[in-house]
Amino acid sequence: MATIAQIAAELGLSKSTVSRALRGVPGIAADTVAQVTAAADRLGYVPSIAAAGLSTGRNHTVGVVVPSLNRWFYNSVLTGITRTLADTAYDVILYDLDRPHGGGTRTFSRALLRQRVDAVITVATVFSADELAEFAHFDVPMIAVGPPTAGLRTIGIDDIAIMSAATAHVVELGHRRLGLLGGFDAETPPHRNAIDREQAFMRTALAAGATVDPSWMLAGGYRVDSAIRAVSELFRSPSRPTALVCASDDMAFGAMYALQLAGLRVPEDVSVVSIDGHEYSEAYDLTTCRQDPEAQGVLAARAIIAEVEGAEPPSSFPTAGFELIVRGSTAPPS
Amino acid sequence: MATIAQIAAELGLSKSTVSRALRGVPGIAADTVAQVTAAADRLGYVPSIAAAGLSTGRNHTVGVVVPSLNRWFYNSVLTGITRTLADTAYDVILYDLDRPHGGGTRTFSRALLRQRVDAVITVATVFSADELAEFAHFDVPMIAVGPPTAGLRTIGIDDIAIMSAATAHVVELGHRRLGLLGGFDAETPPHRNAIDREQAFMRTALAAGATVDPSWMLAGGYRVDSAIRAVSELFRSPSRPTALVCASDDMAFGAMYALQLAGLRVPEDVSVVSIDGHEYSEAYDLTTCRQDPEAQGVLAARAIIAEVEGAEPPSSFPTAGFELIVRGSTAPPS
DNA sequence: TATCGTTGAGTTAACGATATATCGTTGAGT
DNA sequence: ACTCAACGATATATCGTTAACTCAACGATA
Repeated sequence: MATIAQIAAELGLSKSTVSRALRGVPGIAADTVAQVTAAADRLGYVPSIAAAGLSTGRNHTVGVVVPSLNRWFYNSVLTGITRTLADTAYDVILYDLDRPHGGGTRTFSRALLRQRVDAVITVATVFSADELAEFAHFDVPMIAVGPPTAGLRTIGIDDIAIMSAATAHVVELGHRRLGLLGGFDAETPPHRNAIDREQAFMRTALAAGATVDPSWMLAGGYRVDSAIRAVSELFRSPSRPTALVCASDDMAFGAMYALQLAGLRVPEDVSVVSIDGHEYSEAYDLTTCRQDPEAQGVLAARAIIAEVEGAEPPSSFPTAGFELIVRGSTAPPS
Repeated sequence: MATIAQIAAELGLSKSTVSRALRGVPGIAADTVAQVTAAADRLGYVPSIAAAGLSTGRNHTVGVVVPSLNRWFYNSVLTGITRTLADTAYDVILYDLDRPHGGGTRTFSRALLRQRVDAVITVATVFSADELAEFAHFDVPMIAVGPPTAGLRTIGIDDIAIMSAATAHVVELGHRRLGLLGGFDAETPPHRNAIDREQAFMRTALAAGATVDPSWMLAGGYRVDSAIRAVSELFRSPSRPTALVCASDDMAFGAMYALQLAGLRVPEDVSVVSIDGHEYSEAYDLTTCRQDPEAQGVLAARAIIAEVEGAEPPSSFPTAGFELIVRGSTAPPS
């Protein structure tokens, strides 16, 4: 618990000299700097971020808001952020919105954000109009990873485009009976991207003259277990699609398991295509449109740090890309 | 950006009176308190944690160290911690050790931990002897969630007991040809719990007079994809176990998929039993020994906060429990 | 009436760093 | 010989809050 004052006393220097030497501010003799750093090392000096923050107004923290931690996408973005920030002087303060009984108060507006963090990155978080209005008063930079939202600068993929590409793939293979395993949840209101992906699916399917029975539109809630249940139920019925388009790889994994369980073979009986590029998708031999959420996290982290350090903030970011990876889970209908 | 001084000036009071009124320190007239809180509300006052921290030495943050974010166990513990801390005045600073190319420098000892956080919770992190030695010098309380480690207070299950219970279950069903899908990783050195679970498996199996062919000991690395690959390979061979014991539910999910793919039925051809109690295990109809990592996180968070607030620190914690949930993935051998 | 404890509030000094303004030396330029 | 800039370092005020004292007023008690 050595302070800058102790180092100064030890060396017969003033506090300011020590402070500037440690920060690498120009205008200090090289050997003085060497002495100071040596003394700091010897005394085990660790700067007090609280004290520095009080003086500079910088806390050297970035607040990251996630809807929950147990979804691959949120997770991957967060990993990208932590990895990027680990190489900087900034720490991550984690705000997990996941609450047992359907959402807590989510007042990250008042006590949470102001004064505590230098910047905020939100991940796929849906905001109310009130919340968005509050954000306008924030004096800290903010970037949202996720679908485009009015009033926010966002980083993310084009949900319409990626789902259109996934659907187009099975259409081009010749499938005309298409099912959708969507991100809807029976309980909670649908997210923007779940809606976008459904619309893109419908539009692409109908444009190709495909059949989409309403009973083939499944609510998977971006969860493996819901996917298993929904797909198991659907394929008990005699009226079945020949291809299943999934809004996430996680749901596709559940779907493929449920199909095997029902005695149906992938892709001979049912083709499965999906969105994400999950690290497990290769082992499942799953055809998927790969996006890179970790890269989106890295991008968001870099941009927000640059902005905190005074760089000119861009007014928007280019749409993140994706890539169709064709594997063994899709084939022409038999 | 109203300060305590502005409120004081506004009301003709002193800074200390305002400070004490806001903190609820006794010795302030009730109507004075009311006036102060009203003024604070009106001016949009938000306390500066940096300034308070500088004065008190408290940062109101808890550092949480995780090996990575994309494993169910780490995730669940972290969720338990964030949920618990969300109701307190403490924030979570996240230290994710996951690095692209096999581990960064991990110097959370120096700049990372000291001065920045009031307490530390580590999740299933393996420490070197040097690191453990450094921890002794920490002046902040520390709790590790994970297997018992010398020199650390730990919260966790008994790995030996839980794996013994899982193995005993299939033994009692009559299985004598047992395979293990363990947590080993082909690349990285094995974790303590992977070793413990393997030993418990072997001991229980051999004590029951079961056969364990060395080729039935699979390295699943606690990952779904590795599990799929390992199990697919094993069951191509003519010499097969009748029951597969998995060191985690995630690996069991992969195993069940691979078994279906190989044309083998669960449990008719192969029984599968596992450890974890993952939220998806019900949909997979997987027999598993349920532990509760989220509860472990909650426990750790509560204990560490109590300690930070001055409570007497317990020298150890009771071992977390588990419970065998028998579902449809296990049956007597046919 | 003198004393005392209690209550409610104010004064003042940290906490550990940074920012601004300043100061003495030295060397170069005219 | 004199001015002036550059250099290296210092003194001091400041950031917003808390903690340790101090103090005045009041009613109760001896």
